[in-house]
Amino acid sequence: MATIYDVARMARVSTTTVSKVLSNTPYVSAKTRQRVLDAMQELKYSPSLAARGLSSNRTYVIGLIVPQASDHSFKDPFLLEIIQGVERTANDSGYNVLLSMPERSVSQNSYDRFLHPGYVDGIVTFETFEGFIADRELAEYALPRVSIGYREDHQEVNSIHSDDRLGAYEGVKHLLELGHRHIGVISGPTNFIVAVDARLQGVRDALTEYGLSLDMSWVTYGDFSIQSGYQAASPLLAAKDRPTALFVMNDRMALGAMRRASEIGLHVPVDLSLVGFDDVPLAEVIEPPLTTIRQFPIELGTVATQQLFSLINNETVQFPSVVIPIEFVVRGSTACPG
Amino acid sequence: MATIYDVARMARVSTTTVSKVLSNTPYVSAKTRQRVLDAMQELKYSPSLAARGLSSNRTYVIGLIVPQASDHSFKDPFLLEIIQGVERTANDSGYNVLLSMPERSVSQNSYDRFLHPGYVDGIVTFETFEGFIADRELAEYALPRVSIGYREDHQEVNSIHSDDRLGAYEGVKHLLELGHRHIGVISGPTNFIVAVDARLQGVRDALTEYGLSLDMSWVTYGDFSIQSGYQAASPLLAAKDRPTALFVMNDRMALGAMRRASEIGLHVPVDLSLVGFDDVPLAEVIEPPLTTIRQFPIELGTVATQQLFSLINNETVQFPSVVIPIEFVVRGSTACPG
DNA sequence: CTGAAAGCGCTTACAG
DNA sequence: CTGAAAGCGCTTACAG
Repeated sequence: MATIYDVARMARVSTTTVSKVLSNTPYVSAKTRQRVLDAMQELKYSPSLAARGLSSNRTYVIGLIVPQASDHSFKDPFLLEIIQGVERTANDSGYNVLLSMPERSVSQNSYDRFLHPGYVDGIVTFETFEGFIADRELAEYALPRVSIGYREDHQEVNSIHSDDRLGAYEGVKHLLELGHRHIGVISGPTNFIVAVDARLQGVRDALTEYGLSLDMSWVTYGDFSIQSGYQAASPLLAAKDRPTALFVMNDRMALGAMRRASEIGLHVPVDLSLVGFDDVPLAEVIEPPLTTIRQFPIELGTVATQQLFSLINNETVQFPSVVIPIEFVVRGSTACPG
Repeated sequence: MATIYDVARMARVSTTTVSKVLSNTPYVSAKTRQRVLDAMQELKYSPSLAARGLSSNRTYVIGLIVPQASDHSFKDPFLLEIIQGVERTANDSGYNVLLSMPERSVSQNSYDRFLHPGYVDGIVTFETFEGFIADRELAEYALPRVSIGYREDHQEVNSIHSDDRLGAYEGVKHLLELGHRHIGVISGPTNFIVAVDARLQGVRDALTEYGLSLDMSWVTYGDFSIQSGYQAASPLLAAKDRPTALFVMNDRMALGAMRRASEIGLHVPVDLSLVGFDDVPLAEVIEPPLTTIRQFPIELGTVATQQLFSLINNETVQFPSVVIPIEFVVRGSTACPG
């Protein structure tokens, strides 16, 4: 492999000069620059990031930490799209992405390596379960960092999330407009930082507009898996005065609920309206197609990464939390009650 | 951040000695080793990988290249599980994973950076579409590499894949045993290296055992998306002597086919038997639950990474291609014809 | 079992 | 606009 010395020799300049054209410094004459460029091409030179990282304290690598958590929750395509967004954006800026998917049960050692200065220039974390990512330890290293999802401390800085409150609000308002007054909720786990609180708030906001309040005995909980949706739907649908509609905090649980409904002879949407969240590809293919709130995970990843770069480049030290719009998608799983 | 010098000073030894305990060299006295260990802990020392990489030509990073290809094909949880397998295995060996998800349309520049020696110690590639990963350029750098999926050149070295032939064979044999003689096939795209050829061969093998041969006019093609399964099923199900069973090369297309069947009034499995491939989480939740061939993507990632480490450590130069068993799962979407 | 010293391939003040 | 030289934090023969 060619080194900077080889390039310097061939272009008849010093390594300092090569380094300067490498970093696009303006103070290099056009002809010198061209000679260096030619030599680099000729030699198929590409700089050693290890050497560069060692001397400049810049690695051109960012870390991406996505908790692996339970098998169920994270087979979601959602996560893959976030990763895609981060990866693509990083590449566009000449950065590489180091991926860590720590398991929940394991100590945070799996991403300790990331934290060493000179190893990554910053990190994007996907916040999910409370207490999962060791904020304190991360803070200690003062690495630039942005979170996708809500910060544990609800600190509204350097984090990106979907407009979960609005999504839930629109979903429930839609049900109310259709005439539903008995609305049940299948929630995600309460220790799941991503969105659960915000969505519950959205539900309350919509109900309040109609002079109603949220009856917590009509809220059941799942872990975002299809199975858990099935289970969480059972008690709700078995009640004597069962809800005529269900707001479910992700599409996969909504599928489980739909399955349960059909099992006990309830037809969606005639006997039961169903609103999901996420808009996974399957949502529009099932029968009936699911009314749901679309999120934009690629954009979450993209924006998070862009913000990280502005932190890294000291363009800003912190920024207010960014909210990515959602889109309410009406399909066939909702209708007037009865 | 503490450096190796700080540790050396505190432990009253040379940096050479610190380096030796770092690499677990046996020739260090127990008490010296302990002093060094104590100092490292006291100082919260963790070695700079950049420096280590520069001097040793070992980076403790492996590259993982997974083509992004079409949006449809790769929202599969399958891909995420492969990544998980690679990541976990790498971490267990103290390695980090650099992820690249090049887009198909873009030149291979996005992973060029990987190829620089001293940047990664080896790479795992996920082979999908023909010609997508520039083998020649990779070969030039002579980086240790293992492929998940089939190599373009069908070279049976340093690659890992599921037993696709056997999976297809079992699926079709199951249909034959049930009495089906008119069996259609919904195939993946033919330029998709992963498995399509092998699965087609499995179909032929099963048919041959029953004295039948594959009628290519009963083979249609999709791109692994739900929608494409729906479309590919249409002509097959519209034929006057329509097949009584369909072998579909992934579950998502099988879902699309199921949707199409129900649309034109065919009941699964009474009027049409359906066999999928992959066993995605949804397969057992839909109605009827899908008979399918389970793959083990985490294991694909795990084994690939283990093999890569044995290449990196020069334990072997190449190994014969490894085949990961599949598991045939009979559920409710298959029955006797008529 | 331990250490002095060179070297990995860059970048960065600094001088000219 | 260009270059000599120090330094980033490790590892690795080599000597003892």
